[in-house]
Amino acid sequence: MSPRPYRLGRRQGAIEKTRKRVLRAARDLLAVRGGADRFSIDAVARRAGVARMTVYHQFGSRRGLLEALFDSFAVDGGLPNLLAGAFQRPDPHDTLAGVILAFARFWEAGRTGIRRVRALGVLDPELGDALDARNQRRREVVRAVAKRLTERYGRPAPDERAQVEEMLYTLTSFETFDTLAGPKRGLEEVAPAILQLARAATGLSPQA
Amino acid sequence: MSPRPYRLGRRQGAIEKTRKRVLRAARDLLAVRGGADRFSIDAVARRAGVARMTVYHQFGSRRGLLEALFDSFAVDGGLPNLLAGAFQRPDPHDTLAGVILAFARFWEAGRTGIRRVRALGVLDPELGDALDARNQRRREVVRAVAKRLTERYGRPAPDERAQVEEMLYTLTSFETFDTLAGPKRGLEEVAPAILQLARAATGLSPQA
DNA sequence: ATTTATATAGACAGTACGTACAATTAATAT
DNA sequence: ATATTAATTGTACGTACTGTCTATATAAAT
Repeated sequence: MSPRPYRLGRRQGAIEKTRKRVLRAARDLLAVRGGADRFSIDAVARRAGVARMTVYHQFGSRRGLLEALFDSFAVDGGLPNLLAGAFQRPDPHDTLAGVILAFARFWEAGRTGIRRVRALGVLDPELGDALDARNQRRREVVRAVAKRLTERYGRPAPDERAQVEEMLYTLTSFETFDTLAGPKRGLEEVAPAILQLARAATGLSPQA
Repeated sequence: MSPRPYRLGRRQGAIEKTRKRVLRAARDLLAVRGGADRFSIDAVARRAGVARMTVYHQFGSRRGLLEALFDSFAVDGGLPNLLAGAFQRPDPHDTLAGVILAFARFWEAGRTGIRRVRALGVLDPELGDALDARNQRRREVVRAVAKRLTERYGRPAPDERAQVEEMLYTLTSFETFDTLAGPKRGLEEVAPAILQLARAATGLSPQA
């Protein structure tokens, strides 16, 4: 009756491989124009060379697949390293610039896919909640930046830090990046623009 | 063989009435949480008390219905009047403030619905194109504002006007408003913030 | 050799879109 | 008054997708 213990061992590697193949297929499918329409479990599975049931087996549902896809953007973007580097800078303004650049890199790398997954999140509230939860990490990053900035340059307004945090949260969002970039501009133009907006909006500058 | 002439006459009123009932139902359906999922032609028709075929008859397709819905937001928002008022102000900065406020009112009035229709536009490229075409009006408005601003306060940089236009186009977008507003803030807080960002980003101020 | 878990294949119910065709109804033209 | 036109409706069909269920094959772990 009691199940015999079973560790996946070598099988783990094979599982990871199929998961990655599926995620890659999902990513490619979502990247082409009109791909979001054709984004069915069936299409993803076919493109990955895998049975439809395997996708359900690995990701549970369409939603689960999309969540995993979103996470894969984060992993591939190397976001944690970039952020860690930014927080090693002693000057809060350098940290701010580094954080903005890090997120900009992240957004740009997966731009089309992220835009579509987020659109799906707008339509499916449960997926939206799942994506929002992932945004909490960004919230915490931004909170830390706001803390550094206001400790160094802030005036004794009680809620200043919260306001700075809120503004930075907005400015580092995917939507801000995506909108600013539009159809033509890239990272090199957008990141400085966001930084400029952040400095202007927070009103905290070295010479203040 | 040649068809007898036929004017709709009194029937036009009845047609408008059904169209409005359908659009109203579509709007209501899209407004509730998770409504975008249940947004089927069938559901809209049922809620409007109309046959499914009538919706197809009047709007052609799901896409046509969504385009008409988006347009109905614009009509109900009274956007043209607000914009006309803004352009009557002699000072370009008052015009800028008025335009930003006008769009903010517009976005806020239909916020949830607009967000979802736009999300659908991200997924369906043809709907997206149709919505982008409607954004062209905003582009022209913003271009006129940029013209006034740079003529009055601009420096002799050749592409300054285009840059100002681009930035204002971004800042007056729905995405900017929606992101800045987040789950808590409303018009009264967001419009001034956008104005502040616009002034900071364009670098054009009365005392410059 | 046996057990376990992954991968696969096929079938099913439920839902939706878009189209086709016919029938009904009410206003318009003659 | 009669014929015509267009809106509205009802029904049915083909296609496609989701999610679930069941059974089987395969390969690794015990």
